[in-house]
Amino acid sequence: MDSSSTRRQATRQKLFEAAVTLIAEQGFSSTTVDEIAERAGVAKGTVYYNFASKTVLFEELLQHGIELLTASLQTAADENAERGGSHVDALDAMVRAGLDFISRYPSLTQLYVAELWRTNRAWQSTLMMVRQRAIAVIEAELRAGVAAHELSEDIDIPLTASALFGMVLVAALDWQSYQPERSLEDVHAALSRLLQGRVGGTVASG
Amino acid sequence: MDSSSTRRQATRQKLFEAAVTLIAEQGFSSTTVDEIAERAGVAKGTVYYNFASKTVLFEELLQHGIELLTASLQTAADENAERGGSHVDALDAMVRAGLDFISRYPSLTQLYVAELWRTNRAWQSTLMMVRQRAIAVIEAELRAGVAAHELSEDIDIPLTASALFGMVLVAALDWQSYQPERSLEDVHAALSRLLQGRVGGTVASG
DNA sequence: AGTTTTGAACTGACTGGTCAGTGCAAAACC
DNA sequence: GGTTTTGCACTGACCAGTCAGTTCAAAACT
Repeated sequence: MDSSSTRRQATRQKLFEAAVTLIAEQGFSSTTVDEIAERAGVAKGTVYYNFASKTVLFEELLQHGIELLTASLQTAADENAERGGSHVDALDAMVRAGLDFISRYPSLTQLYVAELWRTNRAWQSTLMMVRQRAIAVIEAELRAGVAAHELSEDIDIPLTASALFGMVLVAALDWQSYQPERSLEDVHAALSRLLQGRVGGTVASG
Repeated sequence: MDSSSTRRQATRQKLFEAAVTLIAEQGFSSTTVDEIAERAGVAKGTVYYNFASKTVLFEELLQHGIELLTASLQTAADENAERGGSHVDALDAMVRAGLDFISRYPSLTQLYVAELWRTNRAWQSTLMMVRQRAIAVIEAELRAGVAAHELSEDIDIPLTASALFGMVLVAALDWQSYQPERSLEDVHAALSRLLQGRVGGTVASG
């Protein structure tokens, strides 16, 4: 039982890996099940033995992605707490965790972005969950920061959270696509500066 | 040709409008030519009389989008120059122009985002052009701001530019999708605050 | 021990439907 | 009178999903 489900598990993993790259590159509809099967080194029938349909395969792939992201953010939060860091530090740590995640799973990220604002899709609710989880963590940290007087009371929590989310997302994707030679540290430093108001902030000497 | 093309122009416009919404909702491959024709209130043959293929229709649609965005940003830049605003003001004006654009053409934006980081697509170069134009304007303003000592010398121009771009993009799309009741002013104010370092920076007097 | 049975996992040829693109004569337009 | 649009039938490629058949390791049996 256990040994045979291990085999199945391995097959599903191969299919996920094949699907994520192909769909990130070509989109859901232009990726064929035959392609996925071929890339995974498996017969087409196996895809349908393991997943009810192409759509279900994709939905489960997205779900699987949530686990990874959640784990990633959770780890970052825990580690910052252990260090006894401030709330701004926590935001910074989350930026870094986000960058880490995106550089580890670029295809997955790319695929989320491509689908995230589409309407009328079967998997829309799944996607909203992902976004909601990420945004909620940021919002919580912003709220805590305001409560601790580390951050201005005037900020609009939800809008700021989604702006920060977007900042990391787009900067990271651009980094991967157009300046892959830059180090993660460079990108992180640039975003940190922006986050901490050292770009358009109080530098001006009048 | 040009003189007698009024009717044709109108048909093409209708097709663009039909295509942009459908493709934003469903993606390129799952949108059929029949659907586009029907939504535009036009016969299928007309689509092929006006465009060589479905792909060409889409590419020309993207090109058309560039014109709109460029005009939008240009206007914002010109108006800020007329007012004699600072470079930070210019960035702020561009944020606003970006938000205006996105709220005027949400489908177009959505569609760009969905395709922007995909690799191996026929229209990738077209998309890179759009991105490049938008980013270049931001970068130029950042550089000018640094030169005028309005902005810190330490900032990483390309990374900061793409982070700002992403900030506006994602905040605007989230606004449209999840909080459409908010006013453009709210969104603009939140982004301004972030841009001017009044979120995580030293808390300035309001 | 060796032999047989079982069943989960996998295979790949096949089917039925969908859709981009064609062809063209007639109508509508300007 | 040239340009543009219409309507519709048609083709051929492509593709999601099916299903009868194969594989093989472990269990059951002798």
